[in-house]
Amino acid sequence: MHQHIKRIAQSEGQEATLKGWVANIRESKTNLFIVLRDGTGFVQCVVGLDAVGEEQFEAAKKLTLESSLALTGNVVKDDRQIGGYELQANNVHIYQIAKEYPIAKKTHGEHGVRFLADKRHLWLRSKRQWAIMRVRNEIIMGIHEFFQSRDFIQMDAPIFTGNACEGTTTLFSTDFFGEEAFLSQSGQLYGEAMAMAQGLIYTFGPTFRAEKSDTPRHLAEFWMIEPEMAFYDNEMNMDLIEQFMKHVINRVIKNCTVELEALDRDVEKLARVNQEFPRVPYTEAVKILRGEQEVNGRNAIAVQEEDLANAKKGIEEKTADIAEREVQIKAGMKKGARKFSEAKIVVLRKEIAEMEEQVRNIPKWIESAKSFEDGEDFGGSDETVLTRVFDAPVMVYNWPTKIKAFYMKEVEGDPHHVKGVDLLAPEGYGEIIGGSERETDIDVLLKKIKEHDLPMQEFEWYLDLRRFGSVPHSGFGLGLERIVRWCCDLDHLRETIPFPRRYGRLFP
RNA sequence: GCCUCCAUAGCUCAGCUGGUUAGAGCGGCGGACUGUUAAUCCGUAGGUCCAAGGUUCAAGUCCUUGUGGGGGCGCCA
Repeated sequence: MHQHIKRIAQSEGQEATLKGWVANIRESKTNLFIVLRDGTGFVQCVVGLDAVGEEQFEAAKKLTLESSLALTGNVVKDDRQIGGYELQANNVHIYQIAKEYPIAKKTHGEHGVRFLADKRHLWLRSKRQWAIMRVRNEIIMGIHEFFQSRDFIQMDAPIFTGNACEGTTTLFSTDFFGEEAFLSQSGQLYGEAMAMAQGLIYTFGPTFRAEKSDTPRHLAEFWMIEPEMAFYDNEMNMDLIEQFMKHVINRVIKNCTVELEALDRDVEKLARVNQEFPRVPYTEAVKILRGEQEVNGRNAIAVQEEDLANAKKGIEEKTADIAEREVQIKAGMKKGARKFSEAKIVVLRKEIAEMEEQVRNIPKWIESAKSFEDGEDFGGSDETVLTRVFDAPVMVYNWPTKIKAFYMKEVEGDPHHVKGVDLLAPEGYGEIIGGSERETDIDVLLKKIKEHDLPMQEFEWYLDLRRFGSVPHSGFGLGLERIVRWCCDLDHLRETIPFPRRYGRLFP
């Protein structure tokens, strides 16, 4: 039985066999240094000429990046190494010498995005992607742990649905034994039925949206978790959302230290989930967004103007830095210093490009925020502008009736607002949860279904839930990938799922 | 659908106001080096500068169109 790198400490001072792939390799006359990865972690292995003999040493010199092999040797503690251990090999078994590996060790830039997406099956091996997938797994475990420990039952909602309740433009159509069927875009209505049977339930399954949305926040296929709770009002719903987020994020912070470090994630910012989540009514959020109301002395518009000024200043400073370095390089430098300076210039140029994007975009965001009209839905940039004045995730509740779904319960005495709630993540990540207290009055539901121009007969079964023991109930839906993106501090959802399916991307 | 930035070696990128044989790092190959951590050093191969047209004595560089991509919106329980 071979040892997993993650558990290598158990073999300290003993002989162990590791099996994996070459993540990096360096060579000197009498030693080969192989950074081995096996999926559970990374460790440096030393293959010495004297230890393995000339034949194996010569064979090992042929190893290329991503070649597969088994190494046997002594596990030695060495604080200089990643993970604190090193394997000193006395036997090398090579499974395969890999062909020239297409993905560079260096990070890829803007033009590499397409290249890496095409090579997703290999890209998954890189340390960054490895870390993201492990955080994703931890989040999934945290979600199940949270609900299961609170007596929730996991239910599987159907993927094929016969009714096009939300209009066919956003649904993928497929053939179901000769009948037109659609791929599910939500399991909520089925979840409500199950909640009337089991009390507390949650769904965890794939969801499909046929929107042609080419943004960092949208996928055509993603995983959604939808709890539904009988006898919960929207206050209890918000309490649950807050406890839930705290539980999941704290579990990631606790169990994914290596992964978060590999991602260069600022864990302190993530740990702000332990603060109380501000709860802001929609009408107040509108005032904050427009800059008419401050939060803790922070003005949303002013924050954006500061960002803009900082970006402009940063571009000037970095441009001057580059110019100075170029003069020095031309004047002549030692080789090591020159290489360092050249590498630094590449980084500076990339940072300038990002800041130039900001300078182009922020004025548009400010304009959108200032001219926001009460009653509209927040756009992507509005969410960013709004959340920047808060440290913790924010819950915005009591939304305009006309922009929300038919099943949300009206606020008592205020038919223009419904008891919906959106959780907006900090650091500009925007909406990750949408939920509500559900309408219980069958007459109100009938009226709303007509107003939304939905096919009444398709909702007959759903209306039965209000005919037979209707109770107050609430629930919410969260996009798994959006939480992964936030936890890992990623620019785009395309990195949050092993094989993303989105507008313009079906392969590999 | 709209706005904006971009396309140079297998990969990441330089290439200034147009000017002679288009450069670097990584990766590949060959060699050097007693322990490296993006190792280092020496050598070497590797290019239809996205495509088509235009301006010019001269185009990787300027203009037009197209194609592809990045970013921001829109669409989006």
